[in-house]
Amino acid sequence: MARRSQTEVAVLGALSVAPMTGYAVREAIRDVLGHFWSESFGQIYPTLAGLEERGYVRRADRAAPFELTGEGVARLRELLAEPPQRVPPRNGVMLRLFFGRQLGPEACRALLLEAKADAERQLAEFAALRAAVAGEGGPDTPYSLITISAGVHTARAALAWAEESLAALPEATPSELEQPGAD
Amino acid sequence: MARRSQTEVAVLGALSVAPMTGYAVREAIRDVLGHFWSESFGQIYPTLAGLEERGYVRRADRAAPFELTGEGVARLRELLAEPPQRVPPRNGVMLRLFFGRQLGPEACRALLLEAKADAERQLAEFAALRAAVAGEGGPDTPYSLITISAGVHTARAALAWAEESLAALPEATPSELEQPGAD
DNA sequence: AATCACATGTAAGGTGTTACATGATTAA
DNA sequence: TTAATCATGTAACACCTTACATGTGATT
Repeated sequence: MARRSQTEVAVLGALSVAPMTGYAVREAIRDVLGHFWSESFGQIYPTLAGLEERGYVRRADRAAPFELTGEGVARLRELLAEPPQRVPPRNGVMLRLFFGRQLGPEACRALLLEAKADAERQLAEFAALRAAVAGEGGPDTPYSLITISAGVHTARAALAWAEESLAALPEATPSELEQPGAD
Repeated sequence: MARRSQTEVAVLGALSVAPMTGYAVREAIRDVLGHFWSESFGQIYPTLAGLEERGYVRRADRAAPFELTGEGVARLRELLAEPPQRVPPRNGVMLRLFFGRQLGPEACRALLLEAKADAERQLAEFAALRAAVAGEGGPDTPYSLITISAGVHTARAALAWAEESLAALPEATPSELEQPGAD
């Protein structure tokens, strides 16, 4: 039966900032929530239709932007108040490193270098994002900054981990280097 | 068409450590890989069946433990060498904090306290795990330690972030505190 | 004898991803 | 007028989760 979908939360949340088209909801989720949330775009219109049917969303006529109703705001608050669903972890990089003996030290090294580059890229993105958001200064700003800060902390941790692990890797490899594909 | 499943990697990887029953594979994934990987247990037996059919896995008779064939080892290495699939992020806590203005400062505070407690719990678990793994000293140990280290770094980052954000939260709340449910 | 853990599965049904289909509007 | 972007969807299908079904072996 699978976990309950949280697509509604993301869609209602996006519309709580401002009325917008489905297309704009999709872009907001990609560009604004993108660092910690993602949606299948194929789900957005069906979700909007369902929300409209239940009276949480209505369409204003011109250019048909979707708009939250009063019930929609209440519904959003209700959903936000539910305990967050923990998504089961599924980290492909860790899965590979864990079986690093099978994968080989060189490939592990490459994975760690890529993780490091990823973390650095993210840090730069978050710095730019933080500057942009802090400049706005709206009522949602403090909350945006909290999520950006989480990204910064996580990326810094990933960077430190990757560097530390790269330094630790060679110690384990001298014996294996001789027999890369050997059984 | 959805991303390619990596269930095979986890199952083949588990069997690469030692032949074992499907039941044991399931426990290994839960208890050993659990910090960074998870599987639907309903997938494990069908996956094993598929692997057996393609000759990557065979059954030894007694107590029917599943065992990797030579092709199975090769297949595992092949899969490990593929670029890791990034799972789209879906962080329910961040989603709630981002819309914290709708959720209210008190609930945000509760989320952060819970995140902090989670991080502390994880740090304790990782410390115990690290001690246990380091004691073994097998050929897979250095790779296990790398993944555990990632967990430690991440948990420490989460802890620091939660504490920092808890301290930052009150500054944003004095005006909202007067009108908790008001529209 | 009953209970619990081990062991191997199956079934139902929601969820999510990707790719495609279709039209309106704007820009070069 | 061709192309690109905006805009609203639909369809196919793989994936995943949960719950159930069934039997064995050991322990109390």
